Amino acid sequence: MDADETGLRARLVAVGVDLVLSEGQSAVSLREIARRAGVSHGAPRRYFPTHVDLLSAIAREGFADLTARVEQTMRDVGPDPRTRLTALARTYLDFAAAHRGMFELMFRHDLLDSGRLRLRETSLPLFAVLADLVAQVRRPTDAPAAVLAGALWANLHGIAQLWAWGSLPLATGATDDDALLRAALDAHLGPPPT
Amino acid sequence: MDADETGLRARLVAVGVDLVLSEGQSAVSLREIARRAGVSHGAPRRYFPTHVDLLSAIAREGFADLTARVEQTMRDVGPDPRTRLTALARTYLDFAAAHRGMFELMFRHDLLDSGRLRLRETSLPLFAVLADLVAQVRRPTDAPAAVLAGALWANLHGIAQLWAWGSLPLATGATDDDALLRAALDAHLGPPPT
DNA sequence: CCGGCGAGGTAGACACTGTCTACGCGGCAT
DNA sequence: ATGCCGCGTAGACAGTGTCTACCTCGCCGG
Repeated sequence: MDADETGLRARLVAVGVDLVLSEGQSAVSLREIARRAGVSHGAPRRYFPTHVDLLSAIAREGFADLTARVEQTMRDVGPDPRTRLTALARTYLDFAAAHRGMFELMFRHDLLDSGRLRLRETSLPLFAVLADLVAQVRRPTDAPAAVLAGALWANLHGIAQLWAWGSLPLATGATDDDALLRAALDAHLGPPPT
Repeated sequence: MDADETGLRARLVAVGVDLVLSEGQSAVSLREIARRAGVSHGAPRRYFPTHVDLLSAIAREGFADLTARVEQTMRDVGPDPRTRLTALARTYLDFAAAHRGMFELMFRHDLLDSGRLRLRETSLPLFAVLADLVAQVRRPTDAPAAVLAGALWANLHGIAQLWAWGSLPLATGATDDDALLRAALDAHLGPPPT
């Protein structure tokens, strides 16, 4: 009745999450997961017919984690929408930086079965939170709320991506990405209230 | 004395470029390239000690191609900086959409040897063009030019990325990404002139 | 002229991967 | 007790990147 006495399926996913967090996306092979879970290399096949299915399940865990963190942030921060948006953005970037391997996996559409596992739907609640906040701070002359939110999300995502790539600080000369984050928020939402 | 009578090194890169364009990033294996180049699987090793070196050379070709396209666009479009920026952005997104496999490869930092092959430096001229134009349209209250350019680039990159991922249209309800592109440009550069 | 020598390509081995298949074991129901 | 079936094992296969030994030219010094 130990904690690891759970089903093999859940254990495989858990091991995979640990692996992608510690060793990066390329280390998450079927056989390595099976090895660390203490089963033979063919065992995962019962629950995940193909490698993609297992990776997708791991990525789902990543989205769930990110969503939980964002919700926690939303609980901790005050009511001002602009402040909440800033906190959300920072949480997003922090997650990308702290769990780089997982973040990579989550958006590797070539590795994921985004269709059958409804992976995109898993990320929708997250977008809904963003869209809701954006709608609250939107100015009349701005683009429609959905578009504005999409553009802002793309900006956050691009910052995370390029920052991970290592080229942004080199190009902008900035040592941190906080300036970029503030610039992006100011651009899409207007100047901060101070 | 045919055109393919060039050195093997260049031929391998050319074959690799064709392969990544037609079959996607995951199809670009050392052995497949060697096969299509008509040499044994060990031959590439003379010129590219490891797979990463070959992939990096292919990605460099991609950056060169993108740079050439942007420069061509800059030659074709009028002198107004805002117009030029819009054209640049569209060229960037068009490239990402039309050469998805190559675009993916170009920013897969885990597959590339960005250090030794000076891959990042290859992309710097591109950023310089962007930064130069941004500096021309920057308003006094905006972030420093380098930061503003970085934020805009990140936004373009994020749009390309998320659009390729397939989640953006689903979230925003937009069938094309042109609305996102316009929103991003307006956000960072202010409302369009007219 | 000729012998070596080195650049450049071949071919086989190795460890590793994902997938497929046949097999076995153990508990449960009939 | 017996058959069955869920669940895991184990071996095979093709494919991969890397390493290493070899081979085959053309060229160059003596």
